[in-house]
Amino acid sequence: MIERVSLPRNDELAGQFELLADLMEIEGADSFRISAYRQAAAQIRETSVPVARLALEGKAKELSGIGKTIEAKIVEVVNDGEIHALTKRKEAVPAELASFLRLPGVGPKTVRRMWLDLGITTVRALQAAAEAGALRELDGVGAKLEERILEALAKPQATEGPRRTLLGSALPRLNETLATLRAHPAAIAVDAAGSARRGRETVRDLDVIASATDADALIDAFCSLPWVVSVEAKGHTKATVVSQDGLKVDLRVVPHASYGNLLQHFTGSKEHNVALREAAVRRGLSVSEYGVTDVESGDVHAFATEDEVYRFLGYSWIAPELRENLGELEAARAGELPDLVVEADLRGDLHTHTTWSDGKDTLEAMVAKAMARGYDYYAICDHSQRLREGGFEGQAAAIDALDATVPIRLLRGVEANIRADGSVDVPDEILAQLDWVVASLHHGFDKSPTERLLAAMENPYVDCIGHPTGRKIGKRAPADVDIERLVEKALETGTFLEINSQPDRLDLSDVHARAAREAGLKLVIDSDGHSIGALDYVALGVAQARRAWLTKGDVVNTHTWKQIEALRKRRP
DNA sequence: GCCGTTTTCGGCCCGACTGTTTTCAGTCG
Repeated sequence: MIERVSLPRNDELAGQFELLADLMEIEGADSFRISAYRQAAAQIRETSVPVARLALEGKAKELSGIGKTIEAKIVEVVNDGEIHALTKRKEAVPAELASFLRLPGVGPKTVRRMWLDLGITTVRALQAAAEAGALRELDGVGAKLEERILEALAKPQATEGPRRTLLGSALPRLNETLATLRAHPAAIAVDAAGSARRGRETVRDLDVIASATDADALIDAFCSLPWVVSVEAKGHTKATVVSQDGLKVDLRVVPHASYGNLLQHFTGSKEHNVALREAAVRRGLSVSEYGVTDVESGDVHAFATEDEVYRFLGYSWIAPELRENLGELEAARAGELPDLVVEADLRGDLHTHTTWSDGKDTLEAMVAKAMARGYDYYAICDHSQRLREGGFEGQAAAIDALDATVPIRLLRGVEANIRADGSVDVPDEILAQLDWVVASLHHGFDKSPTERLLAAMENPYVDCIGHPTGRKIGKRAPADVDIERLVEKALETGTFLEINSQPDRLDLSDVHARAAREAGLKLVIDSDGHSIGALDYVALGVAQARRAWLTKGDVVNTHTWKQIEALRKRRP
């Protein structure tokens, strides 16, 4: 056996189980085993500590969806690099077939026929067959699906899975759609659902639900919204459309009496709903988007609000951000759900920029916006190396002058770089004169990021670590930071960690933030705003904090500035 | 494969829409 120097990361483990599930599904294996592997993969992705290490300690079994067999398979990855069953399966089923599943309208049964009836095993061969009109010869495939496949293959990365859009990019379209549909005469109620309502950092599509006096009229109006470029599906209760930028939007309409059931169903997540329904089935109840049916008597209980749905099933209402089947159902049954932080709890922003460095708006404009948001305090943290003429002294004078004229407390801050040796690039004499110090990694993400962050936290003036993993969603993977050690050191030194609210950062992530909270660490929710509009991004950070089960008390900047001064590390 | 507020064995969520069909399988969420 080969000893691996480093443990496989959770996304690598999850990817292997997902590929194994895909190949088994194409092979036609037992569907419950397949979903067990998918369930395990999802659990591994949602776990903040290395599951490989848990498996070595025999503790991975404690995670829901992971039993003795899957734990043993994880150990196989540690020892040999790959799940043995996956290695074997790849010999039987060409692995490239799994990518066919990403094509629209193509599922395991169709892939199996492409493979066995036509001998297609590569994307290239699939494209050639489609172009030659050979696919339509298959059972269950017609000219229309063949055309759809060709169209999809013409796009780059067609077989690399659905493109996910940043929540921050998708929200404007969602809000615009809600406003238009709410104004329609046939509309009774219109709401967002799906992953956007749950506040996930990225969304694959947008979900809108409604009740209406005339469902067809509302669906017609939805399908003819100005930004709609194609209608993928349209019936009497639902429709799917695609926007210019390729974003799919679903609308679903039900009678108002079951509006609560629909909102609950369509908000998901799938995992949450499956667990909810399985628990209901054990008590003789069948849950669907139309109501809760008592199987024995046949009585259907429809509810106009979500709150009634959850209460009828024996739970307290569960905030959408928590609905991932990660313990929220058990907590709701026991009445032990946390009272989650809300945006209005924030009293200030502790990481912002101005035109003194790379910001787009002036100090005065940013502060005016901060006051409009109702903040009590506001920290200006321009980049240390990029301060324009006048440097720290010049900016300090400008901040102090403005501070004297406004009711809000202005804080002199900095976002310092963490160097290769873990030191920060601003001398202590200057840091000592500042009210608030953020330290961040900006380059060399692959050069001992954990050690550098730990060293920076030892600096007595560093109050908070900015965007701890340095990830850019969809562009740059998170640096290989050991979050457990980071949290441990943060608690030991009195340093805070940030939830950076930039739409493509959201760093710490929900999973990491939850682990930090469970360890007892308080987090700062910052905008890292470089323009006045960007100060509103904290809504995204708050959504991640809620997904991480954070209460008001868990968030540093829900406290007064005086309280924060008492909470943070002692200065020399 | 996993899992347990009647179960350690025998279950494992529910419904809509499309395309290719003459009553439904496959896909999707």
